[in-house]
This record gives sequence, C-alpha cells and structure tokens, in this order.
Amino acid sequence: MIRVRFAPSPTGLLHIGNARMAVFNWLFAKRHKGTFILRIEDTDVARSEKKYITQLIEDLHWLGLTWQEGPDVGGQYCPYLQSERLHIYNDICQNFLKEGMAYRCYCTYEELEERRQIAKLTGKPPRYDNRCRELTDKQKRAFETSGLSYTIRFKVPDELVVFDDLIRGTCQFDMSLTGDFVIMRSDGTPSFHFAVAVDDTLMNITHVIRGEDHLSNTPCHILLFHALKQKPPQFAHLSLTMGADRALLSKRHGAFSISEYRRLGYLPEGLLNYMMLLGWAPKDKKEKFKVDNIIDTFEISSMSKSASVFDQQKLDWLSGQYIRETDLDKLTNLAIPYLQTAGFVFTDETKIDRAKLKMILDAVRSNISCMSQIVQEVDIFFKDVVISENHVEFLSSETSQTILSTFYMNLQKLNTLSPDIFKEVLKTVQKETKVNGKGLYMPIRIALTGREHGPELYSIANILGINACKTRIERFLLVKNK
RNA sequence: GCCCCCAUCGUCUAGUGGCCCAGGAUGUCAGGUUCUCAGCCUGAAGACAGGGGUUCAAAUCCCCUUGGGGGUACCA
Repeated sequence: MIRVRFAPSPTGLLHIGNARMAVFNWLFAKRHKGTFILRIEDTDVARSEKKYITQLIEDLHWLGLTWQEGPDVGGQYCPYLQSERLHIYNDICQNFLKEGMAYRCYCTYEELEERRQIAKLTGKPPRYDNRCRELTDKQKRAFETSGLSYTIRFKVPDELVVFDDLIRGTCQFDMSLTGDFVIMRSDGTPSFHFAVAVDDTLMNITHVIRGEDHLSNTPCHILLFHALKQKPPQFAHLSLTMGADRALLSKRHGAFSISEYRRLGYLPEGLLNYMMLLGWAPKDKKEKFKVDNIIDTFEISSMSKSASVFDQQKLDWLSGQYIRETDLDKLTNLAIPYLQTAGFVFTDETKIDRAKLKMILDAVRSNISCMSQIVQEVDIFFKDVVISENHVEFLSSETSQTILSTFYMNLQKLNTLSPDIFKEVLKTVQKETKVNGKGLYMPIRIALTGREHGPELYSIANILGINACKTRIERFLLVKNK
C-alpha cells in the first residue's frame, strides 16, 4: 500500500509552490490507489500559527484535494500535528543518546554563528566542526554543572550515501563533508530533519514527494532512517516554481497565495489544472483536462527536472476557458458575492432577478478570467448611462440622429425584444438609412451604454429589455431638439 | 568557498540516437468573424546556452565552460 504525505509548516499562507507539491502527492496517491496524508510540521514554535493551519486546510479543500489521514480527519497514526508528538521525538532521541548515535552539544548559538563567520572569511566550509562529539567525561560534567543548555546532534558517519530519486535518478553525497546536525533543539523540540524521519518512519510513508530544495537534505534523512532501523522510503524531488523575477515562489510573493486567487474568483478547477501543467504535460497534448481523465496516465518519473516560471497570463487563459464552460447557474452563484459587494445586486438573494443575471453572465463571461473581473464588465446594466462630452457631440451629428430616430421608430412598433428580433430591427434600420457597419452600430451602442466597448449589442439590448432601450435612446433624441 | 540539482521558442512543455532544417500550448503580430473590446477561426514570427568528443547519424550519450536554482541554521 502506497502512502504519501504533504507536510507543510503553518508559517504563512499556502502559496502556489507548496500547493503544487500537495497536488502531485495527491495525484500520485490517486494514481496508485494509495493513501494521502496531511501532516502539519509546526515544530518551529516561533513562526507557526494556528490560524494558518485552518487556512491551509480550507485552501486545500477549496482546490478539491482530499486526504484520508490528517489533523482534521484523524487516522490510525494520530496525532498529525508535530507539536503534539513531542514526547515521541524525545523518547527516540533518548534512545539515540543511549546507543551512542547522538550526543549533547553545549555550543551556544552565538559561538556557532561566530565560527561560521570566521570559516566563511577564511574560505573554509562553514559547517559544525563536531567538537562536542569527543568531549571528555570531565568536560561533560563541567558543562552539566554549569547549567548550560544544550542541543542534541546526530553523529554523521563518514560515508557515501547513494539513493535513487524517482525523478532525478541516482544521487550521491559524500557525508564526510557534512557536520553533525542538530536533531533536538535546546528547548526540547525536534529539528525538521529529525521530525521528518521519525514521522515518515512511524507513519509508514512509502514515497516522499517534495520540492527539490530538500534534495540536499535527503542524505541526512536517509542516515536517520538507518538509525531508526527503517528502510528509507522512495524519494521524488519535484522541480520548484519561480516567479517572473526568477526567484522562488515564497511567502514573500504574497500575491501567489491560494487564498488570494480564491478571493479574486479564479475557479479552483482551473487553478488546479494550471498547477499540474508546471513540470508535467499530458500525453495527448490537451492542456485543459479533468483530473479524473489523466490519473491513469500520470507517471511521476516523467516529470520535469528543471524549475519553472509561473505564468500568470497562461493561468488567465486557462481560467477563462473554465469560466466559458462552467454551468451558467453555477457561474451566476459565483458572481453574486462580487456583485453584492459592488452594490449592483441586492444583499437579500431572494430579491435578485436571477434570470436577468444569467443573461448578463452569459454576455460577459468570455471577457473575464476570474470572477472578480465581472464587476467592471457589468456596470452598464446596473448604472445610469453617463455620456461624455465627445459622445454627446457624436450622437448629435446628422447621421447619428438619423440612425437613432430610425432605430427608435422601429422599436416603437415592438413590445418585446430578443437577440433575433434585435438583429432584424438593425437590418431594417440599415436598409432605411443605407448606413452599415460601425456607422450603424456605434451610435446605438453609445446611446445604450455610454461606451465604445462592451459585449455584443444584441445581447445588451436583450438584457436591457425594450423599455430601457427606448428610454435610453429617447434621451438622445431630445439632444437634437435643444 | 564547498556540495548537489538543472539547462529546447519570452513562458509552460513534447522529444529517451535516425520519424526533428524540432511538435503543441500560452503570449506577441497579421487577417477573418457585416460595431467595439473580448472570444472564436486562420496564418506568421519565435528555441535545442557555448565548446569539445563518441557515432554512419546527436536536441537526445560523455566531458569542459557558462548560466540558473538549491543546500551548507538550535527555518522548514
């Protein structure tokens, strides 16, 4: 049974880069009918916050990801919050100490920092020199009685660690170049390396799928797995995602958070689809797809090895594709909150004219790539028309007036309007005035909307309805008589 | 500094030695859609980082250089 985990630290909002790791873990689990686990790595007490855990879970759910084990759903390897597993790490660490695989280090943070600086300046590797490894009993006693706090370090053996990465192939690291690393901080919390190895062991994780930034950490983890007498899991290190500035996506890029995209009204299916396009490509070259349709073809080994740049324009295109295909009712529901905030629509949903709203959505959906953009597209349907000086002048011209009055007269013969009827009316106006193209459409468009741009005229007229159309035209017929 | 990973159009990618004077998508530009913006359709421009090998044959294998990214923390 395959078991994978997504293990974020709740130190900020979930961004595209991290979320993508979750997505591929989830996809891998689905592909192999395995278990997807959510584990929260909140051992960094200073930076972790509860609110981020809630937010994280919400964002992941919004994207459509589900997990079989996690802090919110439980599972047989409880708890899934590392902060609640402290006693476990401590017990295992005591064992390491007893077996001589780890030792206490009394170096202070300041001392270490100073040595690192000196090493850097003299061109030497800035790593820990393992000095507390060989402390004499006398020295140990002296440190003990002085009450100095200590960390616990793992004895890194001088060996070559070799492993096969599912994406990168064989990787090897010479561990004689690595200093003994901390597994327990002086405050009794485990370091990331230790917590990861312990939890992956205890939770029977079979495949560790994570970012390439962890590739260099992997040999340390493998050593720890050996110490835990556990066969290391399979590793797959995915390429990372960068912003347009070619710097890694991080909390610094606040705009790339999942909740921000959600707030802007991107459809989760579209975002999910786009994230999968980063580092992976569907065999059939159809870049817009339903996850269910690609699961069987997904091979993690075929994922890209190189980092990719997040392309907002392509996301917008893809998201727009989804908006064009989404069920109109559903789309209308998604639009309502934005229209309410903009004051275009009643707060009391029962008062909303849904039929009209649906027509509006249908008319403007191809102009937007996320739902928040709806607001700037629909004001012509909700606000009074404001005409600029230039437009008044334009509408007052001889030809414009001919068009408007002819159009108006034809409207007078009608009781209702539909896209088809509107097209017929325009044909008639064209015949009667001998004006066509821009000359014909522009006066009507401007009189009706006050703008030169907008959706198709026939759908505007249809949405406005015959009476509003008449009223809006009438106002500019009066201009002529003044 | 040292260690590790990576390198195809601006961007995401296909390509696993001959099917590739490199395919798709996005973006850009042009034309079409009897109005505009958008959409849609059609078309165009646009890449194997450089240098050495190996081979009858290299985008594909090897080496070097260059470039990018990561690690080297009592962050994860």
